[in-house]
Amino acid sequence: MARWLFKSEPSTWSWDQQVAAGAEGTFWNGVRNHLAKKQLMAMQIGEQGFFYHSNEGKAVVGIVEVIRPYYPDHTDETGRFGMVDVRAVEAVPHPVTLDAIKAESALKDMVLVNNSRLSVQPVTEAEWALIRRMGGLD
DNA sequence: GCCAACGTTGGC
DNA sequence: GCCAACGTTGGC
Repeated sequence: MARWLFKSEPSTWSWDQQVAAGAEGTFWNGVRNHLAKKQLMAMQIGEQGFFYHSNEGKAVVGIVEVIRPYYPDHTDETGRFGMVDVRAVEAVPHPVTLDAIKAESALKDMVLVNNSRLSVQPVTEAEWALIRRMGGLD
C-alpha cells in the first residue's frame, strides 16, 4: 500500500477541521498541479497519508485515510482536475516539524524537503515508519 | 512581508 | 513549440 502526504495551510483547511469532519471525511479539492493530480489518481481506498500543516506550524500533525478514489473536482471550472475523499484517522501526539525532518539524514530525500511546493506527495514506506515513530505513534 | 522556485500562460 | 512574463506557493 502506498503512503502519501497531504499539505494544507491551516488557515485554509486545518487538522482540527479534518477531525471535525469525522468518519464521513471530506473531499480534498483545490489541486491544480499535474504532478499532484498524478498522486491523487494513484490513490486507493484504505491508503493512508500524513496531514501536514504548511506555513503555520510546518509539521506533520495527523494521519488521514483515503475513503473515496479519484473523481472530478467540482470546484475546477476547467474540468481538468479531480480529488479524493479523506477522513482523519488519528492525531500525531508529537507533531513532526519540518525542522526535525530536515535534521534527520534518513529523510533528506523526502519530497517535502526537495520539492516542498508539491501539495500532494508520495512517501516511502521507510519515511512513513520513521516519521510515525518520531511523532510518537507505534 | 520578502523572495526563490516553479508551474502556467500566451505571444510569436 | 519556444520562452518570457506572470502568478502562486511556502519557507524564512
